[in-house]
Amino acid sequence: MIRILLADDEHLIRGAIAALLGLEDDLEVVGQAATGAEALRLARALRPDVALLDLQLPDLDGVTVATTLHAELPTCRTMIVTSHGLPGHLKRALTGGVRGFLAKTVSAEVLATVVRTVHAGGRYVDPQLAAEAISAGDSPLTVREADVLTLAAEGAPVDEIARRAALSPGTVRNYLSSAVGKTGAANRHEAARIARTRGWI
Amino acid sequence: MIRILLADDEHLIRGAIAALLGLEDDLEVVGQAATGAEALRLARALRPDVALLDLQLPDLDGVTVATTLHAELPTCRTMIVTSHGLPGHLKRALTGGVRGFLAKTVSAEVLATVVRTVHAGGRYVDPQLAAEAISAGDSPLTVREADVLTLAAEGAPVDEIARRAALSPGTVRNYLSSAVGKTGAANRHEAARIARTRGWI
DNA sequence: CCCGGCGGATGACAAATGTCAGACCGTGGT
DNA sequence: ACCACGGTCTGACATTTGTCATCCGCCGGG
Repeated sequence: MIRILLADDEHLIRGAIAALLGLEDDLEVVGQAATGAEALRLARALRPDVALLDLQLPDLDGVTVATTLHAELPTCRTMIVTSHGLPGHLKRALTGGVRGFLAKTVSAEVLATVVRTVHAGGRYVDPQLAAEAISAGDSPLTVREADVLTLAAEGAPVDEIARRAALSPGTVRNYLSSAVGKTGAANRHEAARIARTRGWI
Repeated sequence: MIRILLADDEHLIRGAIAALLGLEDDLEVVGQAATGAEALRLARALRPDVALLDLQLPDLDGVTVATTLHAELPTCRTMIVTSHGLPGHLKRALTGGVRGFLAKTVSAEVLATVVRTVHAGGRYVDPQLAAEAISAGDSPLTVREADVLTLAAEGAPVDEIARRAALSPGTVRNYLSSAVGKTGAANRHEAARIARTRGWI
C-alpha cells in the first residue's frame, strides 16, 4: 500500500483527487493539507511514502515544501501537480528533489501511474511542460536583475524599487535596462511579463 | 435524478469532481467538456438539468457559455465554479443568468447541496466572493478607459496602445491618466494591476 | 433648448524612465 | 599578478510618461 499525503488549497479539488486515488487498491491518502506549513507538519507526523503537492499554496509554494521535505524526510518522494506550468518552476522543482511534475490536465489514471512510478524510485515529468522548459532555456538574468525585475513587476516606480531593494535608483535603472535588453522587451513592464511567463522571476 | 453537465479544462479535476458527484444517489454526471464550445455542443445534445462550468476555459469563458446556455436552454440551470474569484466575473455571471457561483475551496458536500438548490430553482453565491464583490463595487472606468487600460496591461508603450486602439497618443494618455486617478494608483501599470484584481478589465 | 458628460484631440510642462559612459570594489580563474 | 565579470554607484542625456487646460462634436435628459 502506497501512503500518500495530499496538499492543495482548494478543498473541492483536494477531496476529489483523494476520492479518485482512494479508488485504487494500492493507494491510500493518509493526510490532506490546505497550506504548505500544514503539509510539512503532517508529513513529519505521518511519514507518507509520496507527497503530492500543488504548486500554488497560500503560504509557501509547492516547490519550497518539496525541497524542505526532501532534506528532512529523504524517504518521502515528492510530486508537484499544477494548473499553470511555468518552465522555471519545473527547473526549481527538479533541483529541489521533486521526482514527478505534472499538469492538472492529465487523467486520473496517469496520476495514479505516476504515483506508483515515483514511489518505485522513478521520475516523471509532463512531456509538454518539459518541452516548454527546454525551449524557454535558462534565465539570462543575474540574481540582482531578477530581484529588481520582480519588484518592478508589481508596478512600483523606480524610487520605491530602490528603497525596497536597498539600492540606489540609478543602479535599479541600470539593472532594469539590462533586463529589458536581455528579454528583448520594449520596457520594464513588458520585460517583467516576459520573465514571468518564462519562469525567470 | 439530477442530470449534470461538467465543463473544466483540467482533466484531473473534471474527472475527480465527476467521481465525487457520482457518489451522490440523486446526482448523475451525463457529460464532460474540456472547452466552452464542447460544453455548448453537449448541452444542446444532452439537455442536462444543471451545467457546472469552470470560469476559465480555453476558448470562451464560463460566463459566456452560461449566458448562451441561459438564452438557448432556459430549463438548464447554470453554475460557475472557479479558482480565482474576481468580483467583476460574479456580476457578469449573475446578469447572464447564472444561479450558483462558488470557489473551488468549498467542500464536495457543499457543491452537491448547491447543485440541488440550483436545480430546485434556488440561487447560491459563495458568501466570501459576494462580500468581495460588494466591497470592490462597480467599475468607475468608462468603456474606453477600460479598453486602453487592458492594452496597457500588456506593457505596451503609449504609441502602440494608440495604434491598436486607433486613438491619438495624447488621448491615450488622457484616458490612462484618468484611470490612474480612479484606481488610486501611482502609474498605469499599477492601475492595470488593480483594475484586474477588481475585475474591471 | 440647453447643459452635462463622454469620446476624441491638441499643446505645454514637469516628472519618471531608458540608455550610456565611466568609475570602484570583490572574487574567481588563468 | 592579472583579467574578466558581477555588483554598485554616479552623472548626463534623450525619450516617455503623467498631468492639466482647453477645445470640438455628439447625444440624452430635464
